[in-house]
Parts: sequence; structure tokens; C-alpha cells
Amino acid sequence: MAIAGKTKKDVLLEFRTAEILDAARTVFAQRGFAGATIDAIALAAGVAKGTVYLYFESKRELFLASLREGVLALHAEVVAEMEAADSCEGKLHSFIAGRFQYFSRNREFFRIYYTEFSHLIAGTANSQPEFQDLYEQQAKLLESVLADGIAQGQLRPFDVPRTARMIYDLIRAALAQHILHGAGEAPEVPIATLYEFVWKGIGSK
Amino acid sequence: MAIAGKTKKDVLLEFRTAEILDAARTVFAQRGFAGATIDAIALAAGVAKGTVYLYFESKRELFLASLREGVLALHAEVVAEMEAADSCEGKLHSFIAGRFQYFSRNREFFRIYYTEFSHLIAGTANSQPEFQDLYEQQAKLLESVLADGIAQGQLRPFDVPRTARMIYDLIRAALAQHILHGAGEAPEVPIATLYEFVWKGIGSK
Amino acid sequence: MAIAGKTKKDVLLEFRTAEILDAARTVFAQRGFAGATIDAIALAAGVAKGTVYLYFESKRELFLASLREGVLALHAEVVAEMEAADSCEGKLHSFIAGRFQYFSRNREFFRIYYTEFSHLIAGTANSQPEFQDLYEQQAKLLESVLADGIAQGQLRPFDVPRTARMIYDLIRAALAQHILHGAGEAPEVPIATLYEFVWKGIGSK
Amino acid sequence: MAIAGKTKKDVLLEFRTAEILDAARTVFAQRGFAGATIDAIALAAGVAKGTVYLYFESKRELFLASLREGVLALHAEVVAEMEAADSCEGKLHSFIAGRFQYFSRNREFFRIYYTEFSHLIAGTANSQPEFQDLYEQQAKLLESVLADGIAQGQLRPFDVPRTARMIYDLIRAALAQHILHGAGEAPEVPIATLYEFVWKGIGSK
DNA sequence: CATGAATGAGCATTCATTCAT
DNA sequence: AATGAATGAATGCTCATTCAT
Repeated sequence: MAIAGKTKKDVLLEFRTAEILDAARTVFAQRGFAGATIDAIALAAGVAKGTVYLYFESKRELFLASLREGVLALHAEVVAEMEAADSCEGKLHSFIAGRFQYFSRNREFFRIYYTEFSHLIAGTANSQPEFQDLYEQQAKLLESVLADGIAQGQLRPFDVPRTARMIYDLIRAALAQHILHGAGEAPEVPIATLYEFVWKGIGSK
Repeated sequence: MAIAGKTKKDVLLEFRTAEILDAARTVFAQRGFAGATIDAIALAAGVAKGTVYLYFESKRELFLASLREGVLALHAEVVAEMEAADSCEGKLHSFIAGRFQYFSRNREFFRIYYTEFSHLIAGTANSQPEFQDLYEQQAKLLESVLADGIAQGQLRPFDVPRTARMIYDLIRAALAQHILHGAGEAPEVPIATLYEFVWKGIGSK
Repeated sequence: MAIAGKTKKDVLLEFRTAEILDAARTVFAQRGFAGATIDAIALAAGVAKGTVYLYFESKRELFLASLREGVLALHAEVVAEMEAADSCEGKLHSFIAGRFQYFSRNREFFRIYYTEFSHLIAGTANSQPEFQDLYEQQAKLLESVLADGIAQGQLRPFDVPRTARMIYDLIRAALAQHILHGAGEAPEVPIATLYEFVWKGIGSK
Repeated sequence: MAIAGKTKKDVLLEFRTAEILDAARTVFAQRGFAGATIDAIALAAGVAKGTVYLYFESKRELFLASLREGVLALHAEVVAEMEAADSCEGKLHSFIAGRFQYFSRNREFFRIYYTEFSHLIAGTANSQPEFQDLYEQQAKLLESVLADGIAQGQLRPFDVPRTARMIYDLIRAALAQHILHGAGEAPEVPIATLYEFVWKGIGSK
């Protein structure tokens, strides 16, 4: 009974949180951080303005939460996919394909993801350290694949961190073309093009 | 006399315009579009707030003008550099190196350039058609090099527009690392790394 | 049984009321009326926010109740003390000393008492007639002593109501110095100083 | 010409400042600090909300300015009046009478003056050090008169700072009765009553 | 032409109060 | 009776834009 009571509360909490988070993601994606208003988010979530503040401390916090949630889900999915691959090529392919698949299912989220990581790179406004961490987490994942590839002689030696960031940014760029300007095209072609480009760019021969 | 009078006027007009444009570039670069105020720009330009509106219709318009000016200068410089190169590799190298050189001399400008093209790609808030044109202008320049390379058999056949945009965005990303996080490092190494990566990625063998 | 049941209810009612009233007094004293929140009071009282509204109509009402309670207790104590004194001087001294003693034991309460009577006098925002009554009750007590003193020839004739209010306010001011800025000093000295000043000020010779 | 131009500007500046300050004084007096809104002040001043912020940094700053202005004017007037008196009694009388006269001409201002000094004494909310200074300035003025009186043997020896504050607060209390509840009565009677009260309270015999 | 004083729409945040459970 | 989630009105402050001088 105690469990049931607690669960009921938790369900509501999660439900509202998700509701608001979803609305926030949509509005932030459409209008950007500055352009989004709490009013609009509350309206989209179907709650009153004050309710948003029961679940999130501030506009910034809400924004970060919506970004964090998406990035963590992306990361989890990609990691799972990569673990299923056994070769170095396979892992790289999973890293790329996993991202394409995730964002194909979360198109609106890509806008915030792309924009905010651009801001992070440009050093504009935010500097949220947590942000840098999320970025690093992604890059490290790629670094480890590249380092393995070099160790196994499949890849030529190169500056791993620099190249990892380069590839990471390249994928972001290709994703932008596909997700935002791809008009619903199947992801196989761009994935193949990108994978080939990258593999050739770093391959040993 | 009519000519002289008009010229004098024009000189003043151009002078003021340049003065405001310079101030705007600096302030926008430092604080971003939302964070910049007309007050700050007017102060930096040494004119009164109202004067800014005699030369530019709105804050947005001023921002676009300062961006346009920089992009056109970049374009002109890169085109000149590329024309001096005769081979396909040389042109690609010039395209990359020219950008690094331009932005090494116009570091503050890079922030707006980078951020705003990110916004353009993300489709956030602006959609200024003129903007899209500036982007296309850059991409076309690259496309023509790639197309030539394929025609001459130096590059393997691939989807030219897609790849051109991908490379273009990759260069932007590498520039961001170099200009914003490179701590004054010489541009030769990142240029070489990037060039090699790209050339291998699209090369015929 | 009916009596027992009702009593049980009443006990709980009184208990809750007192609990909330105490919490309110503390919070109002610390943060002032505007600065206090129902949330904070409910927390301090160990009840839920909504519960406060079961016992008091509004924030203002709760504030008034906590003030009233304290003033009535003060009044009762001072009256008892004065009745024990037989001379006119003694009664005046009791009036002053009783206040010092009461507020020495209810320091936190003094802040609301002082502030709110200031507001009452200044005519700011409240005008609660009940409030005026509490004030008058105090003043009348003093008036009767003064009138007696004049009747017995110990005091020179003067405008009794005006002087009573003046003395009353003077005591409030001296209390403020003692309670809020006295750093725990013994009350004897300020009581003596004040009593002497007043007695000389109104004495017949 | 330069002077004229500057004057014109200054005149406008002073005019607006006074206009807003007047409106602020009235609104603050009627509704208190918390109850007053910038909107209401702007409306009363006949300007737009934003204009208020061209002349004053914040609501608090505006409030302080309106208080400061009044207190300084009061102080200047009282000092002038006291200098005209040559005896110790005369100076004390001027101190009292000057205040009654000033506030008779600035009734609305008395509300802020009274309330805010009460807050200062109660230690509520503000703590603005400047505030404490204004209070001290008044008290010192009185202290010097008392110290002179004792030195000349006209007054019995007593704790000067404590008594000065007591008298100062007593005057505030009497002023409150007269200004706020005196129904336009002539000031002579309360001045006389108060002066007599004080003089007897501190006199040597 | 240039100025800068004035405008007022716009927005994040708080909190007393209500009411379904 | 008690709870606490939800509400939404209220407000200080910013800043792009205008316009009288």
C-alpha cells in the first residue's frame, strides 16, 4: 500500500516532468533558448506557467534538463550498438549509424543538440561545465575506437584527440544535412557516404 | 562640383557605415546577437544611438550587414588564392588554407560567422534567404573543385553537393577548434591534418 | 461522551492553532509580513500549506491573529503587575517595567509588534479597526494612570490623551533600543532612565 | 551658448528628476515600499515606466533618493533655525519646532520618514548604511545641544547618547500624532507640550 | 544629419490561494 | 481533516525603436 501510494505520486511526477520536458524540447528547438518563453512551454505542456517552476528551477535549468536527457539517451543507445559490434570498423560504423538512427527518431531534438553544441564550441554564453562533459563523453567514445584501430594496425597513426573531434564534428555536420535538409530520405546512403569518407580519411593505406 | 559634393557625402557615408559596422562586428562577436545592445554598439562606434538607425534599419539588419561584409571579404580572398593555384589539390588546399589565414587575421569575426552559420544550418529563427545564398556561394566554390577533380580522375565519383557541404562544415569545425581553442598555435599543423584527412577521404584510390 | 468528543476535537483545534500561530510569529518576526511566505510558516509549524488555510482565512488574518495574541498576553501581564502597585508612581513604573519584562521574554515578537504599530500610526496599508482597538486599549491604560495622578495632584494638568500616546510611543522607542540593539543588557538601567525622564516630564513641580 | 545648452539639458534633467521624485514620494507614502509599483509611480509622474529607469537605477534606489532628499532638506532647515537661536533652550526649541514646521509643509513625506526610520530601528529589511548615517546625523545634532546644556549647568548630567535617542524618538512620536492624526491643528500647542515635557525631563532642577 | 530622451511591449519568476484526493 | 499539486495574477527591469529638437 505504501508502495502503491508512492508509485502513484512518482507516476504523476514523472508524467508531468516528461510532459514539460517534451514541450520544452519542442519549443526550444523551434525558437532557440532566447526566443523560447516559459509561457509558450507551459502552454505546449498544457499546464500553467507556475507549474513549470514546480518541476524546474529556472528556464536555463529546464533547457539543460531537456538537452541532458536527450544526450544521455543518445549516448546509451550508441554505446549499446557499439558493444554489439566486434571489429573496429563495426564500432565506427555503429557510432555513425547509431546517431543517424537516434536522430531520425528524435528530429526536433537535433536542433537543440546541434545549436547548443555549436555554442559550446564557439564559447558563446553558456560555459555550463556539465555541457563540456557531455561533449567530452561523446568524443572519448570515438577516441577509444580510433586508438584501438591504430593499436591493431588498421588505422594509420595520427593525432587521436584532434582527429576524434574532427570526425565527431563531421558527423554532426552530415547529420545536420540529413536531419534538417534531407527531406525524409532514408539514412542508408548518407551513412555509407560518411562512413566511407571517414574510413578512407583515417585508414592505413 | 556636384560630383565633388556627392563624393564628400559618400565618403562620410561610407566612413560612418564602416565605423558602425566595425563596432557592431566586435560587439556581436563578444556578446552574441541577443547579448549585444544597440547602446553598446553606438558607444563603440562613437556615435549616438539614433545614428545607428540612420544607417541600418534594425538590429537584425545591422547584424546581417556586418556578417555579409566579412563573408564577402573572406570569399574574395579565398577566390584569389585559389586562382593562383593550378592543380585540383592546390585549389582544395587554398580553399582550406585561405580560410585559416583569413580568420587568423579576423578572429573576433569567426565567432559570429561560426554561430550564425550554425543557426542557418539548424534552421533556427532566421531563414534570411540572403544568408542561404552566402552559404551556397561558399559551397559552390568547393563543389566546382570537387567536380573538376572527379572529371580529371583524381577523385573517385561521389555525391558532389552533399560531400561539398560536408567538407565545408568540417572545415568550419576544424577552424573553430583552431581559432577558438587553439591558443595561438601555428595554423600549419591543423591545415595539414585537415587537408590530408579530406584528400584521403575523397581521393580515388 | 458528546462532551468528551467535542473536547478532544477542541484540544486538537487549539493545539494546531497554537502551533501555527507560534510558527507564524517566528517567521513574521524574522522576515516581516511581505517577506514571510505561507510555505515557510507551514514548514515551521510542521503542517502542509493547505492546512494553514483551514485555521486562518488568509495570510493577513494569520498575521493579525499572531499579533493580537501577543498583544493580549502583554496587556494581561501588565494589568496584573499594575494592580499589584498601589501608588500612581508605582503603576507608571509597572507599566514601563512590565513591558520591558514581557518583551525580554518575547524578543522575536517585539519586531512585529513594533513594526506593525508603526504602520498603524503611519496609517500605511492596514487600517484594521481591530488594530486601532488594541492600540487604544494600551493607551487607555496609561491614560487612567495619568488622570489619577493629576486628580491626586502628583502630576501637573496636561492634555491627557495626547500625552498618554506620546509616552506610549516613547516607551516603544526605548524598548526598540533595548530589545533590538541592547545586546542583552540588563533592563534596569533603561527602565530607570526612561521612568525618570517621564516622571520628571509630567511631574507637578 | 555652451552654457545655455548645458543649462537647458540640466533644467530638463532636474525637472524630470523632481517630477519622478515627487510622484515616488506620494506613492511610497500612500502604499509603502512593498505596495508601491513602478507602474504607479510612472503614472503619477506622467512618464512611461522605462523613463523612471533613466533617472533611477532601481525601485530601491528611487525610494532612497526620495527619502534622502527629504531628510537632507529637513536637516538643513533645522540647522539654520538652530543657528539663529543663541541659548541652549532656544536651540532645543528650534530643533523641535523646526521639525514640526518642516513636516507641516511636507505631510506626505512624513509617512515615509516615519515608517522607514521605524524599520531602521527595528532592523527590518533595509540596513542601507546610508540610512543609519542619516539617523545618526539627526541624533548628533541633538546630542551636541544636550552636551552643551550639561556643560553650562542648565541640564542635569545624564547618559547623553541614550537620552538624545529617546528625545529624538519622542519627537517622532509626537510628530506622528500631530501630522497624521492632528486634523490640521496648529502646531503651537503640541510644540509647547512637547518642549515642556522634554525640558522638564532633562532639566537640572 | 545627428542626437539621446522617451517609450512600452515583453518576460522570468514568486507566492497566496484553491481544490481534488 | 489534511494534503500539496496546480494555478495565474502581479511586477521589476531591459532594450529596440522612435521622434522632437
